[in-house]
Parts: sequence; structure tokens; C-alpha cells
Amino acid sequence: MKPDFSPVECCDSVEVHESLLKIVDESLPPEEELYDLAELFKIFGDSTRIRILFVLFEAEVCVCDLASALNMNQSAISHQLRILKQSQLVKSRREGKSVFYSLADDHVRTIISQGLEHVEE
Amino acid sequence: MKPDFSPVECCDSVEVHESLLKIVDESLPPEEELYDLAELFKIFGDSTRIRILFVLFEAEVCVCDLASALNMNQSAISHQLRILKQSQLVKSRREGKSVFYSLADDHVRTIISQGLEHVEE
DNA sequence: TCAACATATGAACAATCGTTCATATGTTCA
DNA sequence: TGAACATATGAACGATTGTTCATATGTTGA
Repeated sequence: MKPDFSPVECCDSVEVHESLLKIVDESLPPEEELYDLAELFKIFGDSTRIRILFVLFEAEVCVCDLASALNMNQSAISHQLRILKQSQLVKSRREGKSVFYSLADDHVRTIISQGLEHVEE
Repeated sequence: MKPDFSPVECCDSVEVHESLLKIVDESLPPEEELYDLAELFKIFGDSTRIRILFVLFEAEVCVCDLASALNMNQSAISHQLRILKQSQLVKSRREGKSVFYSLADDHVRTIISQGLEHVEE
């Protein structure tokens, strides 16, 4: 992101603008937190990952079963599971040759159900 | 997304798999809803848009002030506002030469604060 | 140890995305 | 009406993303 300063005196309203700058400065979370937040939502912004999460709402499932339940090949699912795991949205457990995935915590449900509310209205 | 059927008898566990298919079939929301949900989260998955929303949490703001508050040029902000408006996350109101943007409803706050909780832990 | 199976991963590709630049549209005021 | 300002938008660009393919790693049982 390249900074591209606009003049401070825009909109012919210097006062409003200055108080806005103050508000923004006080209420805007630190840059890093905003970035992490965007990264988190990016994870939910793919329907394959959403579908994986919906399956995991119901059960702990191995990669192979996820793949066939969602009609996708093993590699694609595996790549997405890695992303979900890196974001600590799912966890995994090996059992013999298989690896079983499940939800890491219940934040995921809350976030998705809030999203659904918005979408369904 | 090209279907690439894996054999149904994967993982040497036909039974588990079949009951999973049933569960998925019953609990997975329709494809269109999943798609819309992913589209919604995609909107939140960009830190410029997140920052715009955080400013709008505090006040109704015109494009020019948004641009200078966030140190970005007018065009970039305007493009992002269009995306936010199309998703009905913000609404706009013209007042003379300026256009003022504000949050469309309070779902946005809820979704973002849930996300923050996850990120902050 | 070796074959068979389940999963993970790197490279490559097309597709999508965010920003910039140039310019168009809309509004006000002289 | 025309200049000045605020906003919107289309094209183009580099950057990022999701999937596929090929192959590597890990596990089991013979």
C-alpha cells in the first residue's frame, strides 16, 4: 500500500475533518490487528473452506471422507485444511493412516452464523 | 469447480462414509447460500475495507474525508465503497457535492467484533 | 523390507483482486 | 454557462489465490 496523501483541507470542511482524524486515531485498532482481522475473514471468503467447516460442524472427519463428501480431490482439500489449520480454525489428529480434522473452537460457529444471518435477510 | 469424484469406498470405512454423506446432505446449506456467505466474508477480507468500516463505526463520513483519514487516494476508497455498498454493508447519502457513507446495519459490528475476539486470543 | 494406502506439498496455471491513472459524471456558485 | 470541486468508473497492472498434477512423506500389514 503506497501512501498517497490527499490535502487535509478537503471537502471545504477543515473542522469536521480534523475531529475525524482524532476519532480515527483513537478508535482505529493498530495496523497489525486490522491486518490479522482481514486475514481471518479471508479464510472464510472461500466456499470450499466454508463447506469444509460446515461438515466439521457435524463431525470429526478424515481428509479422504471430506474429499468425497464435497466431490473434490484429495489434494485440494488437503491444501485448504492446511490453511484452516494455520489459522487455528481446525485441529487434526492422526489415527493410523488417516488424519482426522475437527473444529478448533466455537468461535467459528459464531462467526459463520452471524454471516448467515446477514446473508439470509 | 470441476467435479473429480473420489471412490466412495475410501479410508476402508464404507459405513462411516455413507452416514457422513447423509449428514452432509441434510445439514449443508444450499450451494447458493454457501456461495453468498463466502462472498460476504470476502468483503471483510481486505484491510482497506476493514479500516473503512472501523471509521464508519464512529461517524458518517464523506469519501474525501475517508481518503485522507486513511491516507489513500480518492479513487481507491471510492472503488471499495462501491463494493461495500453492493454488499449492503454501507449506505450513502448525497449532500451537495459530497456523498456521505454510513453503516447499513449493525450486523457489521457483530461480525467484526466476533472476528476480533478470535484474533485477539 | 516392501507394497498399498492416506495425506502433504511444491510447481504451475488460470482466475480474481486491489490499486493507480485517466477521465467521466454530478453538483455548486459566480 | 462554465469553472471548480467531489465522486464514480473503466482499463491496465502487478500481486495473490485455488486448483491440478506429480511426487514426497508417513503408516500399516504381510
